[in-house]
Amino acid sequence: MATIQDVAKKAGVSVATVSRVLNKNQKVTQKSALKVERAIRELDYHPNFLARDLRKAESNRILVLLQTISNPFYATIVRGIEDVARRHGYSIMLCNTDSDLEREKEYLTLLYKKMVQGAIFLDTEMSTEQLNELAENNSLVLCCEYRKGVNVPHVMIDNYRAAKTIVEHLIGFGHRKIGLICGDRHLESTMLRYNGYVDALKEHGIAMEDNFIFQSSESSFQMGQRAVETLLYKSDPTAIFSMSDIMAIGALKALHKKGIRVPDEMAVAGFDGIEYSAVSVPGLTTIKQPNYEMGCAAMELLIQKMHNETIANEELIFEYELLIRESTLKNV
Amino acid sequence: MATIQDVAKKAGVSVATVSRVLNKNQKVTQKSALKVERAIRELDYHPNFLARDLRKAESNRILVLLQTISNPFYATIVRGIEDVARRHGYSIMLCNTDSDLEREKEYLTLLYKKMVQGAIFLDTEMSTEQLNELAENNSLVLCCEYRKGVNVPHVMIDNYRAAKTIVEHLIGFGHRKIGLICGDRHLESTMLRYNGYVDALKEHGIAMEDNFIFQSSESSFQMGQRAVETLLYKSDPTAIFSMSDIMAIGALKALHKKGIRVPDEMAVAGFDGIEYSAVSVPGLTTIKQPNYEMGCAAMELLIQKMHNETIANEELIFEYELLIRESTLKNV
DNA sequence: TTGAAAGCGCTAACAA
DNA sequence: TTGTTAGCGCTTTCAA
Repeated sequence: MATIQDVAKKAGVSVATVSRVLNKNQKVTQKSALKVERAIRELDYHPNFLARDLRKAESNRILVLLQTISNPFYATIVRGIEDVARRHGYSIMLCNTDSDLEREKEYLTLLYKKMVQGAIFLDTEMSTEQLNELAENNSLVLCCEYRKGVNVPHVMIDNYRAAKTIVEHLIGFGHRKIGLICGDRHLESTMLRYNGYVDALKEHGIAMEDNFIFQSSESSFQMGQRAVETLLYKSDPTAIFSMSDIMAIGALKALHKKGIRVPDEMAVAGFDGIEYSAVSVPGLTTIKQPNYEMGCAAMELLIQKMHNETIANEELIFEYELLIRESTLKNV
Repeated sequence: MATIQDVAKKAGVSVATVSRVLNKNQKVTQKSALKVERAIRELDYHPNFLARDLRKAESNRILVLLQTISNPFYATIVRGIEDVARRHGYSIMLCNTDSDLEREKEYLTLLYKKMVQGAIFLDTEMSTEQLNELAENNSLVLCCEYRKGVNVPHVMIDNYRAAKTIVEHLIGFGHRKIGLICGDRHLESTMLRYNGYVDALKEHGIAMEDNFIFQSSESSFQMGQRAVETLLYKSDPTAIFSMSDIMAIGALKALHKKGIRVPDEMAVAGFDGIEYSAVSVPGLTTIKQPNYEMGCAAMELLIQKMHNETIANEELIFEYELLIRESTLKNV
């Protein structure tokens, strides 16, 4: 494996000159440059980035923490993060935390170990205090999942308003018995959506009943299916609002198995706007979050943070979209 | 940021002793060890891994190349890779290549740059020659996507036999006009599945017709939908075999839109066994690949390779499973 | 514009 | 068992 020394020798210049050619930031005569470039080609030389990063005390690498890449909601966000990262010469390390605090912390040691320069959280198990402490010495950004009191730049939609919007959409079709498939209550987004649901009901004079709520901290097809079993057992909704598309799709499946027609006998609405919501049978009404754009914005915030630039707005709120599909469109 | 020097000073020992404590591989008196550990705690010291990796000429990091994490088929494989990697002290860098050769090569420079010690390909755009050349100086493993003539350890199922199995399943239900949604023909797995389809027909005395084949190099819901449009336009199949679940699910959607009942008017079979296939409406008959186990095996192979151990078997063939669900079960 | 040399933080060979 | 020291491959300061 050729080193910068080998290149210098072969080109008949000093290592400093080779380094200058490599980094294209200082004056080098064209003649030297050509000699160096030729030597690089002939030796098939590649700089050792461990050495470079050590010397420059930077890594151009960032950490992206998410619960699991299996969740299609994250895939598009990551795509956005990655595109911006690449454009700025950063590469990303994607890490599944499995919602395990220990695992999350293990990955975060990469910050101290200088393997990465910053981190984007798509979700986190850490407490507000832990996050704030970590943020003191490190560049962090939260994407889609913010918690009040956390002093970290973040990107998100107005979860409260979005949930209210979609529940009002259901109410607009005459539904007054609306079941809720509720997500992990440790997540602020869940609580905001919950409040949106509650307030929509309240403002339309509908009493809220616990029987109409199914709670699951894990968002999976299975839980969506179980939600339907439970909700139908303990109540008699005519519509269901699920806080994630994944669970909504599980619900559609369970309803189909039971022979309950959607939307005629039961309307179903989701949240997130994953790709699959467009091809489920029936198509799923949902709130589309602008994942890609949010991912891009998160990475841009992180770059500013890592460069110690002042961030004009630490809270970026994106617009969502209500996608109306067959799952709520009753044939009147 | 504390360094090993600071710890040595604080503990009143040499940096070598600190290093020994850190790496727990050499004799250190308990007394020294305690002093060092205390200093580490007090200074909140974390070793700089850039320095360590440079010095040891190793990184304990590997590259995982895939087309896109959006593809749920990959998610489970990655989980397997990651679990084994973690167990052995490796971390992984997940990279979306977008099936772009340039992008793939860019990531692969991380091997030369010494940022990673090995790579697992879930797919690749490189030629056989390019792969073989890269394999000369680097530790590589292919997972699920192997090409004849490539001199690299690999893990896969018997794609030929699996495709034949599922097509015979369709034939068993009396289908003789079986449409094919064919994947990217640059992939060996596609060609093997194609041969399985062809031979199944042949052995049952069914003539193969090009009209019954839809070709797409991109596996997406959209393409699955378009496949149905096209196949129904130019032929009259009673069953469709899709080489990926993703496209099969798109096909289910298109059939539903057209009011064609599955499986009564059209049977549909997929391939891969992604989670969605269990909750689509109707449930999708498919070939389940043991993704998680294959991911684990791929990582284990890579570790052996990186440790220069001799690999007993460079080709690991895993068993698949035919999952029979509603999409092919005609109500006789 | 160039080169010599220091040093990033660590590990490991060698000597004590 | 411990300490001294060279050196991993690079960038950058300083002097020429």
